[in-house]
Amino acid sequence: MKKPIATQSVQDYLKHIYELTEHGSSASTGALAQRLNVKPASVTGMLRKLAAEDPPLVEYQKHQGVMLTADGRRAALEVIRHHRLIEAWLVQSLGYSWDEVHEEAERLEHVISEEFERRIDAALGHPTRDPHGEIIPGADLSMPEDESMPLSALRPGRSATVLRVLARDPNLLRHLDSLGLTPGARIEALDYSPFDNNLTIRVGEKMHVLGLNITTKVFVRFDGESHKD
Amino acid sequence: MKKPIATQSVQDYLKHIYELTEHGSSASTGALAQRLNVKPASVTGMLRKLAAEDPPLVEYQKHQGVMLTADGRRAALEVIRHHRLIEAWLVQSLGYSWDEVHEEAERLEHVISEEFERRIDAALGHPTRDPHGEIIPGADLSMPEDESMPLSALRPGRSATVLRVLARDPNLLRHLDSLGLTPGARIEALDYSPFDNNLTIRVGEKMHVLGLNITTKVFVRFDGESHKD
DNA sequence: AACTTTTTTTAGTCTTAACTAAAATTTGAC
DNA sequence: GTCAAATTTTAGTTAAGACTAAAAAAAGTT
Repeated sequence: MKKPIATQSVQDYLKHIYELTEHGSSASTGALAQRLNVKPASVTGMLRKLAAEDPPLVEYQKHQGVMLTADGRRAALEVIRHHRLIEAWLVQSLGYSWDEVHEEAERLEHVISEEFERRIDAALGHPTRDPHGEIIPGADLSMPEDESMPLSALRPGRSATVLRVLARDPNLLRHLDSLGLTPGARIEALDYSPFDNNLTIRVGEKMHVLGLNITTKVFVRFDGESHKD
Repeated sequence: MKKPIATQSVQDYLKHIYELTEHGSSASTGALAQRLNVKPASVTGMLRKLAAEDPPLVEYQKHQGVMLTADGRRAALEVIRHHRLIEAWLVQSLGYSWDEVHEEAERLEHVISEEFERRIDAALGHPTRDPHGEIIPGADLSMPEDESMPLSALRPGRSATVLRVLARDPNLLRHLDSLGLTPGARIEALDYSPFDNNLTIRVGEKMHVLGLNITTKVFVRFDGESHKD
């Protein structure tokens, strides 16, 4: 198993391809360009390069979108492991709040050594989730199945536990924090309005009415679901 | 409230637009053409016509796909109510099996009178679901929220009740029947394999391993969910 | 059966997204 | 700082999907 030294750009491409394709479908050139803040032509060029690597990191047919190969997926998970470990470390060891860590981690993830990765992993006690509740891939780059469901699927009468939030915007993260919607929070669905998709929930003593903007970004485990560990 | 007499073609267009757009997104010209077995150019022509009706039945911006207006939605639900009532009537009154009714209903739905609709509705005791478990819109064309979740979302340790199956292919329907996966069936998830998305379930005494082909077409209510009526 | 209206198809055009190649910029190595 | 390699942009081309208009076919009417 060789260790190809990917550049920061390549790492970013692989990471974003992973995030766009983790649930099956392939990623379009345009969608990638938007996420990476580059022009579509740049994406096409990079995809051709990644597909021509030995071994190939992506599977790419022009006009048909892109998917990661097994090798590409491993490389992406290595970057994601760095990112999430760093976020956990910034919060737990340096007192950052969860809305301040993304940008910092975005730069550090590409430059830390394997040794540094092992040190912070050990210092944190081998955490399995980052501050947003996202699963941290294992040192062997294994990625457990994500069992969470969007809050938008919770119906009145059922309760659930927040597992993770899918958000990077600091303003949104602070807002979620003020609502008490952080990993581990226990919530109960009280009412649902089909017309506008608003969900009324209780968190602790407080009640909130949430729109799709939030209910599709907070992921929970329904009460009664089995779970390992 | 006037009663516009829509042709069979118009009814079919509206029905398929409803089915493609009921979960929010808009329907593309190509997707509609495929479902209706016509060329894309025919779809474009019909969409222009439907958008020019008074009142307009669809909202249509060229190259941007199509959605139903409130009037178009009502017209679509009228057809769907006919279709599903007829299916229920064929099964309960004429001894058809659930894999034989779709084609017949497809032709009858356009030609029955309002009086005929009321008669079979009354004869069946105002049913709320058709033989596949699909919700039958009310006489007032109200459509209750569908609370079902795909079987693919059920995880080991949880049990559920089959609410509906999304299938018209007679072979698939007979297969589901042989597995015991019909509306009302109680099932329990025993095992899940993330790698290939296979779900092992128990139905009565029998165990089955199901792939995505089936788990995305069978819709259930998880045990413990609240529900009206 | 002839006529009218509706719907579909054919053939060619346009729009959007994606692609290629060349030039410019950025990054990394010495 | 200079050179080489990697990446991005610009500008122009191509591909896929969707559109228009005219003609053909199908359905409905008298």
